[in-house]
Amino acid sequence: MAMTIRDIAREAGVSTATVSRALRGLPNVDPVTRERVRQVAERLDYVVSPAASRLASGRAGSIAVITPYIARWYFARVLSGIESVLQASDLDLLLSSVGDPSESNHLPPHRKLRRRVDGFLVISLPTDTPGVGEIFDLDLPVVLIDTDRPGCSSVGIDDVAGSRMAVQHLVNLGHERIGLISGRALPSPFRPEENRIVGYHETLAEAGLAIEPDLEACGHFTIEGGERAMTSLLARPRPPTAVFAMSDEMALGALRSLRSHGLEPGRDVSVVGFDGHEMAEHLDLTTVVQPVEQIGARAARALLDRLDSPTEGPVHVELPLEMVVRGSTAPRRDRS
Amino acid sequence: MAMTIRDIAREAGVSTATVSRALRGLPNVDPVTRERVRQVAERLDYVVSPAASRLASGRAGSIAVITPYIARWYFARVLSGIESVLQASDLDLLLSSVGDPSESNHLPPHRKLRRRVDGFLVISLPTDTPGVGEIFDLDLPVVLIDTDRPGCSSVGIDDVAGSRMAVQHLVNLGHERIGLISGRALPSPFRPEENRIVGYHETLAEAGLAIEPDLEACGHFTIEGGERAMTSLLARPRPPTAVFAMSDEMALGALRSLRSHGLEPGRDVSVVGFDGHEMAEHLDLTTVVQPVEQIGARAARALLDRLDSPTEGPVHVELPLEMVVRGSTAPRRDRS
DNA sequence: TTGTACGCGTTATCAC
DNA sequence: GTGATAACGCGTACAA
Repeated sequence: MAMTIRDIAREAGVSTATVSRALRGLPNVDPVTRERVRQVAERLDYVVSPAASRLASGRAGSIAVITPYIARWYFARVLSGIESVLQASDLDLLLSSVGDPSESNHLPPHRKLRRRVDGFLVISLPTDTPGVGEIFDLDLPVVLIDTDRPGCSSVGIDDVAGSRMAVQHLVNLGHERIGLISGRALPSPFRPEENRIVGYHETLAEAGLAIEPDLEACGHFTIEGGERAMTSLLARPRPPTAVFAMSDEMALGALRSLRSHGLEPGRDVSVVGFDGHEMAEHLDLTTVVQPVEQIGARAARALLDRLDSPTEGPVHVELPLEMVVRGSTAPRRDRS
Repeated sequence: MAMTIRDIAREAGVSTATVSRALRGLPNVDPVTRERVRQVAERLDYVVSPAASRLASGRAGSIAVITPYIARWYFARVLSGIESVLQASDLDLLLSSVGDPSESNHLPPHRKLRRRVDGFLVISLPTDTPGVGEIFDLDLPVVLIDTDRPGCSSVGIDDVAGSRMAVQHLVNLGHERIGLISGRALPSPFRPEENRIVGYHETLAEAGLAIEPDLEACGHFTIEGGERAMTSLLARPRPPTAVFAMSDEMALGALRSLRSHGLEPGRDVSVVGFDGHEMAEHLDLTTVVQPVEQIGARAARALLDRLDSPTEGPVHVELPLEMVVRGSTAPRRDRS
């Protein structure tokens, strides 16, 4: 039924070895022979059997992307960036989502991927997550996104710096009671979450402002979580006049909470987000923009490089952040 | 280095054939033998070589998901639904995004996937898209999402009905000039787009309302596109008092346009969206909710069923829609 | 119920 | 530059 390399060899009047070399662009093939083989393969609509090729070569021909989520804004975008790079390579992209490591539905990716990939791209997951830690025992190249580990390549942003930009902006506007909407109660399994909290605390401290647990609330990275968090902050004895939300989605929830309390974002309470969600632009949210798709693309490229030249050492890429100031932040005014 | 089936056979004191049968759960294996083999495999940390297994069995062990986009709200969610089902199977999920078929960056998936998958899941793409049409020549099971084709399984919603729900709602509220924010100028490559337009036209006609090109604008399925479309509609000689946007993201853009013109959604101009985006809830947008993740999950399940029993005929799944009425729609009031 | 032996379609190592 | 040919690791008739 399907063509085999022997069919091509026979038809082109050469050996299977030559067909293999010619089609893969290996050296030591007469240009004329190579072209003839190419023509025949084309004419007979031949494509190599990946299974046979992989068995013989020992390479899996695929890389795995391991992510906690697929549909969430950030992860979908990183994935898209990864795919855009892998598309042009000859590797298959195997997708595996494992859920939040702190949730009960979390399931380890490790077993399913054994012997079927040449490398891993891990998004956000801590390296000691069950099922993820074992990946490093496989002796395959791994590129980490949003976290790092000795001897392992990594791509990400400077979360501490980004968080500092956001909070410093509020400080500069004269705010003295600056709240935080974080993801969950510490310790978080996710590195960016911890680092953004660090940036928040550091900046407050340097500005001579007190760090009060009463200024912090958890928003679980969702819109409604952010809304609840803001509502909770507003209900406290001495509510903040400004808030840094660790993600745009939580910040958008916070905006909504403000409005439903008759408060206007910016004028009454300033809000800064983090991400660069499209919705931020349309809801006039000040935010720290990270180049999400690029994060994925750079990580994928780093992995490809590593597969091409396995002797190279690990690479660490840090992508730049940009603060976009919009109407949700304004100088502090005492509320009447 | 890595264990082979022979190592297990030797260690368990049986033949490789028995190991193969035992590990795959085939019948005609003594329970005691099977258990012993399992133990040995477990102890030696053995996993079959997918390449060898695939070569010998002729099965590719993977399915491909072909989608125009990865990061967009709808597609990311469908993909997530697909992955949740495939996760539990023993098939690999190969991801391939091809871009909008009407854009120049579109690239055909066909070649890259030859011989490496057992079936296809195609999201939204028209079956005559370059590179997609050829898939059907491969004689592999295909499940189509958001479109259909004779002899091929499909999963989706009734876009005409959904569109009718939305527009009828506006008619019932007394609106007579009902605008449409569509994706692009017809003909569209996407079936849902065409069907939603049909539903819009049909409902208008049945209500005895005129169909005016002047009431329609393109929003390209993005927030800002929706905003521009609404702005354009407002600038026309006789602007609509209500608008049906074919996606929530476009509807959200429309809301923003209204506000920036000093108009209040609902009170001044009613807006209905389509999708069930989280943001719709938080911006009080009336919308037609579709079960997006379920669409992906059902499609994946349909494909798995088809792989299990290839003799079964095609299946057609139509998932239910739900209209959620919120504050963005209200009875028509003549503007002062 | 179990074992033997061949075939799956390449790649890679030699010789030539 | 090219051709034989031995792996690669498993599935599966067929025989026992």
